[in-house]
Amino acid sequence: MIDPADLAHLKEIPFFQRMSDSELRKVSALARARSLEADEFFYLQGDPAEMLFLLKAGRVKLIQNSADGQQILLRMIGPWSLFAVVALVEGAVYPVSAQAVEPSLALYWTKNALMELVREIPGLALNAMQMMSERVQEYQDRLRELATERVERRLARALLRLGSQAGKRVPEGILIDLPLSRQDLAEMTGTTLFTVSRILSQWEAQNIILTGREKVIIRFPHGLVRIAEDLP
Amino acid sequence: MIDPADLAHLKEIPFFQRMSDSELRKVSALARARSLEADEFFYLQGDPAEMLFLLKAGRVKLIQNSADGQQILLRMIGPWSLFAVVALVEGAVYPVSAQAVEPSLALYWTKNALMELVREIPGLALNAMQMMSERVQEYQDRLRELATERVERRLARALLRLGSQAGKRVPEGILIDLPLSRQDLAEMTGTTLFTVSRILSQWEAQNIILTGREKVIIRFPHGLVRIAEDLP
DNA sequence: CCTCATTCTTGCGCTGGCGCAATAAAGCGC
DNA sequence: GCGCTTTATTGCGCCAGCGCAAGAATGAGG
Repeated sequence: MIDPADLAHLKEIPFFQRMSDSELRKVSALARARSLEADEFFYLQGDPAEMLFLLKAGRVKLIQNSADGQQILLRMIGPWSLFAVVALVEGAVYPVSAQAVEPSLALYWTKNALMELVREIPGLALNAMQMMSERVQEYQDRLRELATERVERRLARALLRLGSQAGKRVPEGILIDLPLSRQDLAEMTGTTLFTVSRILSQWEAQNIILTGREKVIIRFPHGLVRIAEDLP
Repeated sequence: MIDPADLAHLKEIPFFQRMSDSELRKVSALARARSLEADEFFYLQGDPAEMLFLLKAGRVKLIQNSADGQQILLRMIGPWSLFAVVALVEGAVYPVSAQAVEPSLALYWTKNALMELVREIPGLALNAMQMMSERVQEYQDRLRELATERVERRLARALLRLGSQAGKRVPEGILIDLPLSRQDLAEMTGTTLFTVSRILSQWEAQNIILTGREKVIIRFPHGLVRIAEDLP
């Protein structure tokens, strides 16, 4: 189900680290593929966590909703990133929803396949643990940032992170290569689209960035770094 | 190193779930103990993560610091809770500091012991993953709360959580049984000690709680629930 | 090319919460 | 019991950021 060219990619992913070729073949034999149009969901928050996904192409938003309809954007997934690692846990439900923001293609493994893999590949559970532990640390950092820093800093950091994950060199600078509305940025940084719009306008006036409809181009990363690090 | 009476406790802990008696004996044979006075640290943020702890008695704060000295209080650990699960991950450093808030006694396993246990007890890595995945979910929830809810709600929720973790029935209501300053509450909810003090004073006037120096007693949990749930 | 929906901008008023400072209360050590 | 340190309270001024509303820009689809 995975074409051989993909195997090389698989080897780069932390989750599949330190696996023999025969183990990797086993992994790829059990994979299935699913493709989604923009705005469709791979899964919804609260669904039983029955599949682990590996994005091959496209972009996916991980969104968390509260009971009263508020939502935040926890993470943007790009190609060759794994998501829904929680599917490895017995009886879990997805804690977030995963929505394609552009046409996307993902490989996935079902719960049954995963249980088989975990049984036969001893290192897999440890690799998964490592991924989760990185996630825990990231969220701890973000909690501290959200609790102690102002919007400008958080927004600067968010743009820098997006730039390094989804940045694409264009003549004017680094384009964040995904449809990214002010509302999205607000939900990533814990503020409102109005505040995001105001701050971006200000940065545009200072020539740090260049904006458009659902588009941000970073002209001078240093400018953002200075704001993110709270330098003079 | 673990006295037999403790074995019963061990069996209740998710991390040691589904283990045979011989496996549990193995676990307890490799445990060591460490006791700390109030305010001492089990470990500091940034130290190589070389031990996994199980608190037997006392209370421990998990604190995260930023480069510029800001800090937040991520979690209060009580007896028979495991902390520093990150020690299971290759090459990790502690992402937080762990400070005893009262005289405390903990069992611990060194990196070597853990590697031996993981090798010999197949389910251990899966159990650890489960713990981490719960942690990830908790932090995702808290990120959303911090991003979208006001201080009052977050504070009410924090008190309710503390009440259920460390609550002790006293004549006047439920005492949160640990030294808990306004500053601590501020660091848990992402606000300032001034705001916490003002809100607690207000709640005290409404007879929802009863406060003292480093002390909170919940008189009418329902009052807090109403605030936490944002009801009329 | 025109329409229409969506996204973005910006002015305005407002307020939740911050931060300081002064004071009070509580507990600890001797 | 008396200082002294630590913790908590509260008044006051202030401002970062919110939220609405009106209008402008953008792009998609016929």
